[in-house]
Amino acid sequence: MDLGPWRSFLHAHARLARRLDEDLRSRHALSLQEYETLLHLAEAPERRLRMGRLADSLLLSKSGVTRLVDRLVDDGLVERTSCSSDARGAEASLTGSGVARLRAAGPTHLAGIRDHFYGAIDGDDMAVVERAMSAVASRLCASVAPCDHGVEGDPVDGPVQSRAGASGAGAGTPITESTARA
Amino acid sequence: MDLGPWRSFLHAHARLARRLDEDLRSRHALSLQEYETLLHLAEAPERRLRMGRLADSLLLSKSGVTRLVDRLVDDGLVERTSCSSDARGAEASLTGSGVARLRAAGPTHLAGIRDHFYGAIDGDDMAVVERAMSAVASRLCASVAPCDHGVEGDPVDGPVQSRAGASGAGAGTPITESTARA
DNA sequence: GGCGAATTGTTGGCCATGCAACGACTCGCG
DNA sequence: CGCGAGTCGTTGCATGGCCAACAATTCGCC
Repeated sequence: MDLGPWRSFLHAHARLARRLDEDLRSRHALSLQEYETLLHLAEAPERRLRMGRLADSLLLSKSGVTRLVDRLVDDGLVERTSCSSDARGAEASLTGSGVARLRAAGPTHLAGIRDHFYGAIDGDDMAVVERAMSAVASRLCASVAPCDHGVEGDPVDGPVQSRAGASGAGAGTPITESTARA
Repeated sequence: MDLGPWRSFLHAHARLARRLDEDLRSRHALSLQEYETLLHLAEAPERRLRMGRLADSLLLSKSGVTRLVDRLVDDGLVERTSCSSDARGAEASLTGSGVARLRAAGPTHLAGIRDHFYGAIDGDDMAVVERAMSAVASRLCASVAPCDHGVEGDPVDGPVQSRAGASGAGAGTPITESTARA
């Protein structure tokens, strides 16, 4: 068994994750995990999600999410509200500052991904990479648990830009994609 | 920018790393990081490495390595010796038990990689994946620091099997590769 | 030879995370 | 209705990592 592909996979991930995290931290005071959280919330309908759902999509434990949301609440980027339909549940919902922060950080993050991931991989290879990675992920999902969160084909796309300036953000530009075309 | 490939890459890594770590922990009382450490030591000449070198190759901070090695020393898998040529330096060297433990855990780990990584990716795609991942890693190396540890083409291959049973292991089978053919 | 700068590894303090135990709540069955 | 099983999120504790500060040592330059 030639471990070359495996080792480069590990290496690529380690360096990339570290780099993206650093950039986000130094320029926007957000960890990669925090950024991802804001992003998932932004993409959710009503910009709010149940804690458990968030844990699933972030691939994080429930307690991890509890504390992550704690931090975001302290920073004023997220609000914790109790769920109307289930009194056990809690929801995290993006605040206006959260939207603003995410929109500010987006270009940095996307630029990083573009430069270091898309920029390094030959365009013709991209489809193969996606196929391979999806296969790895879904095989593992299958072998462990139901796992239905979408690596691809997520139905949600967030009514984000419809009224993004709800409490602190500027005009109505979308949060995700589109920004980092520099 | 289509984030599909990027998201599946993240997802694949997260699930895979978690799975391999769990398997190693439950079956051999080793974290993935500890396993990697033993492996790097086993591949090094004399089965010993300077702390800093180890930190580089594990993509870990110096203090992280100090404590990781502490744990391995407590478990008797590694010995800490002072460096003969530089009195500032410390070296970690694999003990007999370390060799034995690594050899015991190898098949589990390799089987995991084979099942979940190689098994999921089409053989024809493997070369592309490797090319893509190497490109990502090396571009990041270039943009940040010299970074000369080999994603590919590492010259060391460890005189491991020559006298592997030095203090606690069985006969002379090699530690790396070859084992998990089940 | 000797002093200042650089390098090496360790330590203390902190942060992020997982697991197990828990309390609060919901649901279904009697 | 009322109770037991299941679900949801939080909390205590342990783990493992990083950064900054530090001590020990080496190296370069005078």
